[in-house]
Amino acid sequence: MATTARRGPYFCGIDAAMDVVAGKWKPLILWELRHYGTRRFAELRRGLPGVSEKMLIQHLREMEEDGLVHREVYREVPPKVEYSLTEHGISLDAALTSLGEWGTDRMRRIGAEKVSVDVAGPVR
Amino acid sequence: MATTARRGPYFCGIDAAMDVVAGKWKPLILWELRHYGTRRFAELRRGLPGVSEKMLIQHLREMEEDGLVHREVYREVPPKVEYSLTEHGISLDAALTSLGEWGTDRMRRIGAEKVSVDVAGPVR
DNA sequence: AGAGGCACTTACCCGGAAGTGAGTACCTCA
DNA sequence: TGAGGTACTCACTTCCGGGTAAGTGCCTCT
Repeated sequence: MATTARRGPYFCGIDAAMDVVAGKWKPLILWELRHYGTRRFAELRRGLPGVSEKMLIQHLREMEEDGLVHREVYREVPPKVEYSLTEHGISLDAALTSLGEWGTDRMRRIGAEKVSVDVAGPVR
Repeated sequence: MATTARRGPYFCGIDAAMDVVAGKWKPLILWELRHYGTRRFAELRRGLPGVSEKMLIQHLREMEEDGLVHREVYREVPPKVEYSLTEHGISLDAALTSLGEWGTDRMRRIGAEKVSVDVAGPVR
């Protein structure tokens, strides 16, 4: 499969955690799911401006495999799939908050631009 | 140059922090420097089994550029360069501890192997 | 004299992560 | 009727992080 291991061996815990969040969109997916509780595929796609469908699916599948997200399929007429965080996903998100704060500080320090993630308008 | 931006724009703080620790050896370098306070190039090389000199230098240069490590050159007869963490490097390392704990938990959960970082033996 | 340590630099190559774009089966709404 | 939404899959390409290997200038040890 396209699923590349993510099973170590690792040097330390940070390694093991980084392996699981490595991927351009994974922290954002975590943030979205944490923020909204549960989201559908198309909602996530709209929430992550610039993500390709292929990448989004691939990341979601890997995160499901890693036990971070839960995937609930509703066999309805317009197909409906809901994604949410598992217990492990929630604790990972919590473990990331201090890193997030450090990053926010850094953005302020270097005066980095922030991508606007507003619900409405297309970016650029 | 080989230095690839690392200046955003970012979606959020986690992005900004991940950008700076992205790189196979950066968390380990952080750990080494944090643990020993100050380390020479060859000491780091020996401490990170499997790292190539090119990668080690490249990572150190980027981390210096990002204000995480301090590079002190002693113009002596056998050249001597000492690396240490800056204030920002120390705070980043601190922000990573909770993530490290999460990763350690995960390693226990999935029963991942741990690379032995003993001074002596070559690993496999 | 030659081996070896120190702190690098340079050139080249490879694999995998990520992007692009199209196709699918079914349904709803204007 | 056809445009668009839903949740995908598949094939192809590009890019770049990381590995390999060699060279450099200077010194010390045997």
